[in-house]
Amino acid sequence: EDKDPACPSEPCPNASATQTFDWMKVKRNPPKTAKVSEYGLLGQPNTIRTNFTTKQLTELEKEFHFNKYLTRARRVEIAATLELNETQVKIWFQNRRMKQKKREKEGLAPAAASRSAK
Amino acid sequence: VMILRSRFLDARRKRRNFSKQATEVLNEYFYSHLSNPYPSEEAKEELAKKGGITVSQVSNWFGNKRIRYKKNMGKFQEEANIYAAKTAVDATNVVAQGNQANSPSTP
DNA sequence: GCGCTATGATTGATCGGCCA
DNA sequence: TTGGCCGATCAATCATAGCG
Repeated sequence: EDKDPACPSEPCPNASATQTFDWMKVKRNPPKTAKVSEYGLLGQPNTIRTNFTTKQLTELEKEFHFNKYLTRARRVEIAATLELNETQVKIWFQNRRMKQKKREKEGLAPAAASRSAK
Repeated sequence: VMILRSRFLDARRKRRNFSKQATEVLNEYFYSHLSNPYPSEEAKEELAKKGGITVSQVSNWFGNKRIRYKKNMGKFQEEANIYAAKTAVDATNVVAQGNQANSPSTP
């Protein structure tokens, strides 16, 4: 498991076989979004991607337009209101800011291209 | 939960497969840098220009390519051989070898 | 037309680096 | 030392394109 040769249990008949590089073994730790406490029964800690509801997204979006950055107090408030972790709210804002930046960048590139293009 | 996907707002998701040219350029880079298929921002810009797509699309392409490649390496062997032969430059020993002063890419 | 795979885009969350 | 942010990436999923 720690090592995975491209050709397990046998020498490759063909030397052209592609090898396995480190990036191919990269594994991300599962999300720690779990907060099972409420279910005495272990059930299934949500170790998976959370799906925000339309309502939550609407509120987050509204807040974002009001403020691109959150204060600790505001974050706690929103997290409580939307029933999310503070971390989830924090991450959402970070991702939202990146998305915003990306859009601005894409929105200007075409203009610059047509303008500078001779 | 149905989550009633905003099917209308996802209209921009109307994707268009990339041109043969773009796919060619992307695959050439990917397989000629298989040991480390992580193009720099500058490299992405060049690939985007050559392929006639945006930098974001280049990033998306590499992201999808890397994940899907490692998920099922066998499925890409054939493709790998095709592009491996097409491009002589191999970055395999670039890391293993302490080579110096001959980096083709921009610093 | 139908079903299945290939593929581009989206996004919640992780990783490493930087900084106050 | 600690926590938030940035930039890049991961990984799962969505929805469509393409092919038999």
